[in-house]
Amino acid sequence: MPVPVPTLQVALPVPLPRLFDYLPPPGIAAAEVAVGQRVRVPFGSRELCGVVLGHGEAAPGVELRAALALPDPAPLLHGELLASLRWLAGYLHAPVGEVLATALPAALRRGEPLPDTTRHGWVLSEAGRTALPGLRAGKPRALAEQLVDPRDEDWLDATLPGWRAPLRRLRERGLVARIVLPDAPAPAPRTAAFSPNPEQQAAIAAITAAQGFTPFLLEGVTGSGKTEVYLQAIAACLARGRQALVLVPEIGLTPQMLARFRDRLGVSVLALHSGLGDGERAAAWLAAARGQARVIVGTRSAVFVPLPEPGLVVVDEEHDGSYKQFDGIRYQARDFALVRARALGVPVVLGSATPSLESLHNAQAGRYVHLRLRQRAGAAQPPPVRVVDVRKRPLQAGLSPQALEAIASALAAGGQVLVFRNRRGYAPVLLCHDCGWSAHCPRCSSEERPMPMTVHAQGKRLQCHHCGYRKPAPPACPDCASLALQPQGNGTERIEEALQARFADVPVLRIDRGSTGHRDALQRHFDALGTRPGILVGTQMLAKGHDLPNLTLVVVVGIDEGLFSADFRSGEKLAQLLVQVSGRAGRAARAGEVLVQTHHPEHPLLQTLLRGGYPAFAQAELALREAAGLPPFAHMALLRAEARHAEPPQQFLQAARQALQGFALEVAGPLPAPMPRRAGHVRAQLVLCANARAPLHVALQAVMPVLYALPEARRVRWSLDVDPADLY
DNA sequence: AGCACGCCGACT
DNA sequence: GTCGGCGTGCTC
Repeated sequence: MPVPVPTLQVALPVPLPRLFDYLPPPGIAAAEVAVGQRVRVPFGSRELCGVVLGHGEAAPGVELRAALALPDPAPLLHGELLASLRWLAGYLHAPVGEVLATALPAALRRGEPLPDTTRHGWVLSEAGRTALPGLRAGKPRALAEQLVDPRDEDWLDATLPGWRAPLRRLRERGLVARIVLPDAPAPAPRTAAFSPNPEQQAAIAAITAAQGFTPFLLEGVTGSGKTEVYLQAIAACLARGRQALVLVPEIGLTPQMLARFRDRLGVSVLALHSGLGDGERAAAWLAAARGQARVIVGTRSAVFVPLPEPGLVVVDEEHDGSYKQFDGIRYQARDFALVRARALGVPVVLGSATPSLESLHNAQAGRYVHLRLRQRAGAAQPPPVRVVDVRKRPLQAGLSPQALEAIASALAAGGQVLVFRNRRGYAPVLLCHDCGWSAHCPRCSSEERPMPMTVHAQGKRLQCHHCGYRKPAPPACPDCASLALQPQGNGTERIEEALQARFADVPVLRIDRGSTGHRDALQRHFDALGTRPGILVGTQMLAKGHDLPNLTLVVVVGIDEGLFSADFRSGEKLAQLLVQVSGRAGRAARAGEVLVQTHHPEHPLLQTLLRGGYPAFAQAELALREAAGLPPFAHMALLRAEARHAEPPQQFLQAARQALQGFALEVAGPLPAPMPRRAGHVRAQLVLCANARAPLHVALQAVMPVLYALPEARRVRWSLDVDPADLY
């Protein structure tokens, strides 16, 4: 009588919506393997690292392969995090193996052994103590003086940047020793010299008094001191012996911001961002899992850190688009932070000066506690906003005479100017003035929809902003051989050039992807400028970031695309951008001013924003969304497909549409994606829209297995995006 | 997603 | 005569 064989059900990082059954590794019983443990398995001709998600039994006679090894003695994923990730896989209708792989740091996902998370510090050796009085003044001496007491490496990073070089010299002489520090540093929050205003006081009190899961929307105008509220709430959380997780947008995580947290909280703050190496990320994740890290500050993917002793979750700038992942597993970190806070039973604070309409809607529906900070710190006043009608005005590199005058007088008064333009490069199009030819990306253009290539490097180079393809600009028109090739329109490069020519006596700095590699470079730009009069020209990157106390004028150029874009969220994005950008001028000691150039000064979005500010805009926009049946009053999903040829995506989406018939949702498409061709691939999509979450979910639940099984699915790359950020 | 297998073009 | 293009199919 054959007996069923115990097996392990393993989630693997492959885009297949199922688990794989394995025999336990040789010499180990299936029952000894815990759910959540990593496991190395043979898979086809390769070897993968997966996560055990269950136990099963193989029918007698079924041939199964055996797992190879268990890298860890105990589960890496368990409890709340594992449960939340399984929930996320269900919500996104994504393979659980891929979700788990996305959540784990790369090194752990690949199956590498757990890194060491021992905290190290340095202290003077006996020889060092003896030698200290005789050391010459200089960096090594300054460091040695600090190392009379043991100092941990985080503390040194925060207090003595660049300490590693002098340390090497001390170590070569045997004057210092590396020591192992005890696990969790005793939190010693510094009593900060901070006196909250009544609104801040109320917000802090509400958050710290919250018992269990309580979502807060902290709506605070620029400069109202949201960060102080976070810091006080985190300090209270630390004092209760709990961990705090803080999510920040990609460009929000600056060394200055971390230093402020470290300084004010008096504990080491663990930073998780894209600049870390794989090993560092894994160590940071594990330090959180082991409870060593008490405050974790990170970008989108930090939402996946384990929190064994949770106390508080903060999502700063919750409206920011960088919380949505755009490839692979398309999760929304802000939304997942809420899910985790609920499961963890802790308060969660969503902070923004310009909350997303989703969050405002939730607050108005009573699902979030709405906290408001209306007062600006100090005497700072919100800057007046002036709309400049540029119709029939002569423009110089897109700048109106009024803008140029305002810039001149701001500079003359010793102030700094920020010119904001949402287009990189020199000019968006290269046009032949004689025959009308223009440069298009060969990989992204189609017959129906040519995609212009952006002119870069003062007209010498062409670049496609969608696929990255580059080539030198032709010397003459390829169609008619005319030399009358003209860059059309204005990007940041050309604006920079024009401003440099016009204001030759002040520095003009361009800040965009392309001129500015990463956040440290951005800070270096700001530092280089100091408080001297000067001009910053740039894109989105300038909307946030560091205080420019001497900034007195902000000029916003070229918003008209945003007023009339096809995407239903473009108005919200534009309003948020205008408010955020304007906020940068109001921090000056002296009054600032904001100039918005447009061909549509009467546009309702601008008028509402000017008259009633962001809250009025948000109310109006919510009413429009409700009338149009759009999020947050509807729930959407996007089914995308792409292939080298046009037919397979059409056929697949057509079949998907068939499969979706009979469910309570609206289906639009197959539509060509707004970028129908990209990098040589043809893309199309199906838009699914339901008036509630449940019917959408029910339909997808039923239809996803059908989609995987469609013969048409094999000829395309397809993906589902639940709650798409935009319809592109 | 990888990776292997399999059937048609330009090269040592 | 082969190397290699990517279409197709499979992974416990």
